[in-house]
Amino acid sequence: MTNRRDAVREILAHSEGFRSAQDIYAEMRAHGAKIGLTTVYRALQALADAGHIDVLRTDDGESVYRACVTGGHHHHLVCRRCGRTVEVAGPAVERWADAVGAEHGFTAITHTVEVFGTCPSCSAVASAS
Amino acid sequence: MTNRRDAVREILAHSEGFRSAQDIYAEMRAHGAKIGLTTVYRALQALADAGHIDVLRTDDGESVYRACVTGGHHHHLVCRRCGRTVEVAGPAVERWADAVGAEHGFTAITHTVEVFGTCPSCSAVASAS
DNA sequence: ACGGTTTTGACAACCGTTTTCATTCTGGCG
DNA sequence: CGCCAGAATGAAAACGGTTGTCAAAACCGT
Repeated sequence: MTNRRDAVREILAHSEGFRSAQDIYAEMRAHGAKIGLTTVYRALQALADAGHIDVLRTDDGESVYRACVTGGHHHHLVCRRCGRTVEVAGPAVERWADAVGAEHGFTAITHTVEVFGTCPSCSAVASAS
Repeated sequence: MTNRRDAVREILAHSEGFRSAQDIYAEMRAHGAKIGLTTVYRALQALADAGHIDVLRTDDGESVYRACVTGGHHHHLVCRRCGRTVEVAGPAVERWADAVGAEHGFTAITHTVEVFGTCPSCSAVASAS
């Protein structure tokens, strides 16, 4: 079993940035794979539950997924133009978040951090045009 | 035009944490206001465009809105149980985000940071039960 | 090969959001 | 005051992504 699941993981593995479910579905179809949208969603959920991939929501409400190289906790630096993603560690942020939470008496602190920017090649293109 | 817009802003003003559009709509209706869901959405969008309120997406895809006291850039510390929200400034994070972006050659850096935790009163309740 | 279980995928249901469009309000002008 | 143009409103329909349904297909140990 899990052929489909591995197929989905494959796609994510060789992708640079975040991919949407429908995006992945489209690619698999284009590749000739016989798979249903439902199964893609299920595979994605399973992978996310297993902690093998990251999930987050776009500003327009779409879920996007990414296979993370790093095992542990980390954040992303995402190019807002081409979607290229760099994984970054942020000890300073972790500490800050905990400190800020503690300062207000909050416990069990977690946090989400996403950094957006325009990557070198994209800013080159932008300034050239 | 004492817009419904102002009415919506009112609701947000006296709310502690983030409210969803439908939530606000329900409250206005309960309050006896004759207003349509459409108008609530439009008011919310207008306020967001004008920069008077914050918008962000829940993990389950709902948009939530909040009237921000502070004018400038800031982040939120949100109680994951009761939704109480504290606005926090994080110079350290701003600097970190910019630095991390610059380090990878990214320009026009922006970032989103949300800190979640259990607030003092809620953790009291939790441990009491 | 054979039942029982799991996985699959076409399709419909869902849900929050957005658009459409006819109606209502508003404010200026003759 | 009456009228019209433009903006605002809201009910209902459309939309898009996601999730549920359920029958058919694949898989498994026997």
